[in-house]
Formats: sequence, structure tokens, C-alpha cells
Amino acid sequence: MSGSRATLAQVAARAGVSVSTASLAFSGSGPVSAATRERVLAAAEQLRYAGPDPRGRSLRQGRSGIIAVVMEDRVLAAFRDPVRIAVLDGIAQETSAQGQGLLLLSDVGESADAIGTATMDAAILLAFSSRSDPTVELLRRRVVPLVALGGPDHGLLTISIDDEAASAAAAAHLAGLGHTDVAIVTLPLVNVDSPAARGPLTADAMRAASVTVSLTRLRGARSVFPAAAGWVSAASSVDEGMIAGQALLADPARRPTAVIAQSDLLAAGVIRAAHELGLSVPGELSVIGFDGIPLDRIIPQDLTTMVQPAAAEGRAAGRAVLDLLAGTQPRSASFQCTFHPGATTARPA
Amino acid sequence: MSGSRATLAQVAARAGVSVSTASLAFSGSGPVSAATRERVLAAAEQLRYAGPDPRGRSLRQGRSGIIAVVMEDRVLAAFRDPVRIAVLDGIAQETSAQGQGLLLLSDVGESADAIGTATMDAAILLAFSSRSDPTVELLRRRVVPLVALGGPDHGLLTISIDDEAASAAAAAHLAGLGHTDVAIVTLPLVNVDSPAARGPLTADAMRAASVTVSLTRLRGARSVFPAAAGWVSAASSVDEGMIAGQALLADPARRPTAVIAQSDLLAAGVIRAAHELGLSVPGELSVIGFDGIPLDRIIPQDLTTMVQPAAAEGRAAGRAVLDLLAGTQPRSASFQCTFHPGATTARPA
DNA sequence: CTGTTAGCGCATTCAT
DNA sequence: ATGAATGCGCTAACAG
Repeated sequence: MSGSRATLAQVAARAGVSVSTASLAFSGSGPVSAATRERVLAAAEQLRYAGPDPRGRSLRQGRSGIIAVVMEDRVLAAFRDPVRIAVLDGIAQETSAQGQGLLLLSDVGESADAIGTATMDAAILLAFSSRSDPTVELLRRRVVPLVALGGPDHGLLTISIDDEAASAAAAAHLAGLGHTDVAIVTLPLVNVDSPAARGPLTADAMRAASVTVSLTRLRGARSVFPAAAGWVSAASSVDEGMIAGQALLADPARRPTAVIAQSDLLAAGVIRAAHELGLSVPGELSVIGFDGIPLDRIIPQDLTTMVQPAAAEGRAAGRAVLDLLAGTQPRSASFQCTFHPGATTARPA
Repeated sequence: MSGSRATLAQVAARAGVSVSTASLAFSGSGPVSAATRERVLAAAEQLRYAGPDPRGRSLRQGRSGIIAVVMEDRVLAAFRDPVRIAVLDGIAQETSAQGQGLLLLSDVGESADAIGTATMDAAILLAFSSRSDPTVELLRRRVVPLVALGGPDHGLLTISIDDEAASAAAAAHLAGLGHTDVAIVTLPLVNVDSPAARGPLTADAMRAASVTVSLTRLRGARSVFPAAAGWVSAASSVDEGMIAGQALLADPARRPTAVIAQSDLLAAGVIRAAHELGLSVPGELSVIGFDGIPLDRIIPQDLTTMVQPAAAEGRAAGRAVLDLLAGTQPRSASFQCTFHPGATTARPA
């Protein structure tokens, strides 16, 4: 694209036809005789013309074939989360089947500048928190069709999972087993560029919270265990889960009989911590996770968890964006999780 | 971008200035009086103008602010590999700091169409095999500045790691401990859209191989253990490593004393398999990996491995691309791995 | 079937 | 400090 490039006009001149005819020969969207098409293609070959320049084409057509995916984290943080990867893959399945490219944009630091200036036909907002309201406003102004995947209600077309119901179901499972003393390990409550806030779940922490998914799942769990103690982790990882587990389980006097973790990785960490403390799972501690990702045997048991249809969500978001671009009016959709009865929950001792 | 949008001309008209003046007011790259700038911005505000349309701008400037990252796998496969994620994050660190967006493109199936038609200022080819020669040729024709990250020699500017030397070093480490009966577990030899080829490393398999990294690492290991038996895995994962481990270790009569795995995930799987067979590591079997990724305690021990500076590679590739766009001439670079002495290798029994 | 005309939205000369 | 003119490369109406 930089450097010198043949243009359609040059190709047309060489083939002895008009530019518009040459254009038709490439797009195939009009009546061109086989002979002329041949001539045009031959001329292109001689000039090493690689096809119409996307820039001219997209200005003319008002379409670029680019769909943006906007995240609040930098790439590394986002893609360390297996659920996000599955969602992104779902999106890519749909969009790339239509020859659309995915533009990865991050709403952090200077990277966010690109959101205001990058070419895009539409955007998918991935797991936004309320922190990003200004970004949503900017994209709205740019009249970019938007699809939200998870996140707070911006009045946008939204693809989501019923986090609250699923969390409530997880809690109800424990309640049904007879647990009454339950602790909750949450995902981060604030976003990446805020000072990391790992620690006990306090009223202050709740007030400062901006991450929708964490709050919604918390609400679901609290609907069953209103007084449950909580621990806020700084990321969704095994290590963070272990820290949470240590904090919640170390003191035998204040030890819950069950833990609800807001992700499988956190749950795995809690189980690890329990083992290190000499607690058997589920004999002395029940643990339920959230996500249903392959844990690659980080823990020996099969984790009891709420399975989230991440790839399906991604595909739905991808389809919604394509529908938006096609002019049809897709509808918001909410997916349900399914309970996976693993081997990490049991009746309290 | 779709739907109706105010244009710079409308803003200019409303502000009572010429289009060119309005343009200057936005770009800030020319002399405009503070008063007129105010008027222009006010007019923009009234019309809810969100700034210059990227399409017009990129046609005019010949720049789009988009850097493509082209991979041979679909998103899911690519991002299941922690090294790839780290590399991508390194790229993003550099490019997004310059406000450039990353366009994710896949050289598989219909998704590949976008490679010929998508807007991009430059492209980074991520871990290409020789299979993708036609794609390289296409991008060359499009006169897109290219940077290869790993992969075969296309005569392109290439950022790589010295796989062969690192593999040789890993092998030498085992040789130094006294091992002579060593087996090698390789990464896939053929690409995703070829029929998956898991199984013993045969001459036939070698002939059909197209994945550079696997072959290069193999060459390094074989430089120390020319006759080493091998197993080709179908992916870089713990599960594949376990399958390899089962295959290589099940028969006590033909059991090696050490295994060189071409990735840490494969190494972890081999160790898992060893444990299942009742073999102690490193007592009865030494295992060395490759990558130096955080294993999140998939195995109990600290893995002995060759640590690859993945993020640094990514940053180097990102910088190279930016340099290319800036007109300076970056040079190819090769990174060295560092040996990490973990707890999974020892003298043979 | 092919050519002519027009303009997508903008940044950049060059005048003034 | 501002404005007028030009064209980036292409496709879509329309006319022939």
C-alpha cells in the first residue's frame, strides 16, 4: 500500500478499456465480455496490479470490511482469560466467514486514540464496564453500529449471559446441599487502570466497583446467601484464587464450608489453597466455579461449575453485527448457563 | 460510519469558514487563529461531528493506521498458545502506543479473502509455514511492508529466535547429565488445514513437514542426539503431551531416560503421563521443555526449560513495522533463549 | 456490452 | 491567517 502501486486507471489504459470497465472486470458485478476481462486481467498481471486499493474502494462504498472489537484491557490481560478467547473465536467464526477482518482496539491509555480515528464498519464492545461510557458516546457519535457483549446497559443491542440467574443457581446448589456458611470470591471490581484492589469485599469496595459482570454475579449469589463474606481478586487466575483461598480458609474459626468462585481459574486456586491447608475437597470444603473452561487438570477433580456458552455468545455477537450491517434488525439475546455437576461440592461435614 | 454523518464540509459551512480551514482546525497542523478554531469546534459540536472520516482521510493520506497481523490458524487455535498471546501483546504494546490498530487476519479458508482486500499499512506474518507462500506473494504485490515473525526465509525482514541453538542447548544439557537415550516430542509438522498428523516421527512425516519452527527445533536437538526417536504431536497442549508421553513411555523396554519437548505444554503433558505410569520425574525420567511460559502449576515441579523472550520478539516486530512505515530501515533480529534450570531434569538412574 | 460522468470525504498545495 | 482548487483510487448511475 505504501510505495508505488499500479492503479486501476493504469491497468485500464494498458488494456485499452475505460476505468469503469476495468473495475467491472475485477468486481465481476457487471456485464463484461470474457475477452475484455481477459485483456484487463492480463494487463493487471503485467503491471503486477494486485486488485483495487481498499482505501479508494471503501471511501466510495462507505464500507471497509472491518469490524472492531474494543476491549478495556491490553491484549495480554484480555487473552489470558480463556472465556474471552472463546468469545473472540466465536465472533471470528462468523465475521471471517464473511471476509470481514477483526480490528483489535483497546480502550486503555493512548491506544484508545485509535477508537476515534480507526476505520470500522461496526464495533463489538467486549465486556465493557461503566468506566467506558465516554467511549460508547464517541462511537455513537461516529455513527458506528454497536453491539455490546456483556457489560452494563447502555441501551445498546446486547448479547449477554444471565449471570445473575446462573450465580443464583450455583448458590442454590450449595444451599440445597445444606451449606449456610458460604464465602464468595469475586472477579475484579474495578478496571485495569485503576489501582488494583485485591482484598476483603467491603462496602467501600462495592461503592467503587465498575465491572458489571462481577457485580451481577455477586448479586445472584447474595440473593441466596445475603450475608456471605467475600474476597475480591485482582484477576481471574489460579494464583489469585490461591491468595483468596488462603485469606478465606486460613483461620479455622472463621472458615466457610463452601466457596462460590466467580471463575473456574479462581475456583481452581481456592481448591489448591485448600489442599495446601490440608483441607479435603469436597469433604471439608465445597467449591463451585463459573465458566466451564477446560482446566487442563490444574486440579485433580472435575470442577463443579456453571458452564457458560462462550463461543455461542461470540457467534451471536458476530451475527448481530453482520445483521446490523446488512440492514436487518437483530435483537438482544441472553444466554443461559448450564450446571455442571462435578466432584468438588458435597454436603457440609 | 454507516447511517448519516456530518461531513467536514457541513461543519465548515456552519462555521462560516472554508473546508480547508476546518480541516486545519481539526488536524492542528496549520496556522489557525484561536477564534476560528473555536467557531469550527462549536459548529462540529452542534452537528455532532465526531472528527474526520477515516476513509476519506486514509485515501487522501495513503495511510490508514492499521497494521495487520496474519496467522495461519483460526483465532482460537492461535490464542490457546500462551507464546502467541505474549508475542501479540508485545506487538500491541508498540503499535498501540502509536495509535495504530491491529487487524487480525487469518490465512485459513474464506477468511483468507480479507488478506487481499483489507485496508492495511503494513503486515506482520505470525509464525508462517511455507504453506503460506502464496499469501506472502499476494501481500508483496500489494506493496504492503512486511515483517515476518518466525517462519521460513522469505527474504523478508524477519524477527526470530534462535530455535536451533536453543534446542541444541537443551539437548546438550541432557547430554551433559549423562543421558544418551533421549526422545523428542515435536510441535505439529503440518498446518491446521492439513489432515492432523499425530504419531511417530517417521521419514515420511519429515518429508511432508511444513512448519518451520518444529523442524528447526528438531534439527537443534538432533545435532546432539542424531538418532533420537521422536513423536509428532497434533497441537501444543497438555493433552497432546500426555498422548505423546503414553506413546513414548508405556513400554518399559523401549523407554528413554529423557524427553525433549518442543513446548512447555507438551512437556507438562509428558510429565503427567510419566506420573500416571508411576515414573518419578526427574528420578526415572528427565523432561525439558521450551518456551518459559507460566504453567500455572499444571505440574507440581518447576519445569526445566528454554525461556523464549516472546514479548520482546513481539515488541521488536512491532517496532520494525513502525520503522518501516516511518521510512527508516529496520534490520532483521534474532533473539536468544535462556536456559532455566528447573527441577525436572537429573542424571539418569 | 462499454464509455462518460460524477463524487465519496478529506488534506494539501498554492494563492491571497 | 484564510480560501480556492485539486486529486487520492475507486464504483455506481446513466448513456450510448
